[in-house]
Amino acid sequence: MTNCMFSISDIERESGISRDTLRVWERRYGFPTPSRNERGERIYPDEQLLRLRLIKQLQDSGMQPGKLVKLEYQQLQQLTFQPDNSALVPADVKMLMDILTSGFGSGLISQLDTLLHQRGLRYFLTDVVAPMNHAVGQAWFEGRVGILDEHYYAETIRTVLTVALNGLPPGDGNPKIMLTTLPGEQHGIGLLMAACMLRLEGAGVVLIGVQTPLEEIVRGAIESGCSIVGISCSDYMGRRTIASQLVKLRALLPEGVAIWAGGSGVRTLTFLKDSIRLFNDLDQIHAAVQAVLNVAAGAKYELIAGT
Amino acid sequence: MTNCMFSISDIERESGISRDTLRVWERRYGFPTPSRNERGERIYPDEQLLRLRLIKQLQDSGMQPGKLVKLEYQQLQQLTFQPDNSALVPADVKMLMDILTSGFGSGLISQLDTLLHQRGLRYFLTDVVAPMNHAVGQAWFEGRVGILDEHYYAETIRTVLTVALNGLPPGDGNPKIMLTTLPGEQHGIGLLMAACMLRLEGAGVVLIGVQTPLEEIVRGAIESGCSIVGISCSDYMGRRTIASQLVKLRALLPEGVAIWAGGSGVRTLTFLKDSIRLFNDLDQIHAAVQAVLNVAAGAKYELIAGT
DNA sequence: GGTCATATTTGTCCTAGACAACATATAAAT
DNA sequence: ATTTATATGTTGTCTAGGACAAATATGACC
Repeated sequence: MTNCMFSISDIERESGISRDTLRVWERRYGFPTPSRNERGERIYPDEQLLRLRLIKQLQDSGMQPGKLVKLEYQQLQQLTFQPDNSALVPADVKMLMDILTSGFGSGLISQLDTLLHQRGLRYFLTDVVAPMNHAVGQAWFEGRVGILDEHYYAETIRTVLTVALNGLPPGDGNPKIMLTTLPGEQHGIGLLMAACMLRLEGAGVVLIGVQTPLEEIVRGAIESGCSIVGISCSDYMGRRTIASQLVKLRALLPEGVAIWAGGSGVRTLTFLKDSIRLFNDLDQIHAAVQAVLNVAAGAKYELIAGT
Repeated sequence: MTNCMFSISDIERESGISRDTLRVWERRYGFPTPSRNERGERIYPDEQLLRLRLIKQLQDSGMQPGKLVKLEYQQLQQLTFQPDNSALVPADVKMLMDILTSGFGSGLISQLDTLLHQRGLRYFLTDVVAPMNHAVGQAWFEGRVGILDEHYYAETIRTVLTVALNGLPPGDGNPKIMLTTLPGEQHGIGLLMAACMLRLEGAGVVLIGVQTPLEEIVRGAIESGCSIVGISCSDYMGRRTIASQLVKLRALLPEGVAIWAGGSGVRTLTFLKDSIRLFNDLDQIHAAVQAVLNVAAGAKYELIAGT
């Protein structure tokens, strides 16, 4: 029953590896090894899909595909086991993971709500959501939860954060920041987390959804008078794509508008540090906003003093 | 400034037309007509991107690409003007469109909130959100609003509906329905609308995000004990893809689990009527849920009577 | 008007080659 | 010994033009 075969389009969609790459891997490394249907088209068994997904993940964390494809499935799985930091995982995250793996609808949302009220939004974000995101990603990676569980978790978090964000008192709205993701990037949770943090700092947030074309980002930033554009990057997209798109965006955007980029996708980006502000951490948002406000205040002070 | 050139990947991502199709159109119909960079690769001016987006839309509403590509941009735009039903557009929708086109952050969310409380969720969905979705899509289509405005609208609606859904009292949870979209489908608003309608009927809703692989939908439906799987299809994906995926899903899913499919993407689907319940309208949800409950009650009655 | 057979249209898949961008190894020079 | 230049891999994306089945349109006939 589980032995369905997938076409190359299916594999592209499900693994995130392009057709061209799939064909060139087959040609060069001898993997994957799809059989052919009566029409001579590639058909892949599901076990190869699993292996490809694993390879994609490992590759995104910096390994060379040419070496990965030579390894067996089990060897690949071993690679995924990071230096074990389970000691560092908060008890709450463990509990949430237990709920998640035990099936749907069993009170995940109410547990999250409880934690939110116990800790307050600020520490809920940094101490619960952020580590939990990581734990869920890791668990999927190791095959302990399915894509479905990940989606269910994401949807639940989205609900909780949306409700929380909506209940927050608006600050004075400075600085004004537009939040979105690059074309191709589908993960919106990081955006919501950033929106919450920024609203907590009193900043003005214009939350746009995911996948905004670059020209539209530019137009929006100008029309809405935002002085900062915030971009959230997961590591779902390759570093390559992220970097080239950020560079393009920087070129299109007026100099007066800053770019702030965060998320796991910008972790290893170093070379565009001077033109773009990179965030490895939600906590850095506080300092960054304060810095902007101070500069603005300083400028105003100078203006007054100079008059 | 706006005269940037796009690579074939950019065009694929931004227009939703695959590389292969772009190349084959060029070969067959002589459009698009990209120039080449020093490396011999296609580069497209932005005006061709706009035309391609338009063609994609018209094509999805049933026209032949081979005829569309021969037309000029202005002729294409004329085609988009549907039989004018602006008389049917409620005043509220007109007002919301005005707000949307007048820039960001100017009270769209508060207006929506007001309307929600005036009408109640039920009629807010059918009389405001549904027509507004259509109006926004149409306006984008005709070039009156940008993608950014559409995203901003979508994000705002998502917020309003999420908050509303979360505030709804849980019913008895029958029938239990899992909601998601097919792989490739990114629009989640229809899902939220359906979730609201179903919760209003007292049904149990397991809201999964977008783009769930078929095997995972099956696993989830079984594990969570859902008797119905609800799929929301926008017309962003081609009819082709939608139909083939739905057929695949029907084959994978146990017979006891029904498939309900709704959204503008299933409007013209007819041939799978007997195996899948198709919805053209939010209002049909009420009747469908009642029918399921009656059958269940009838079965129970028969069981009792038979004993 | 409806039903069937034939013709056209259309998207996706194929092969196999090329090349730039990046990473890494090796040699030369300070 | 450390930096700098050069060579060698490695990798993803792009190219061309051909093939074919599934979807759709056209026309003949009842």
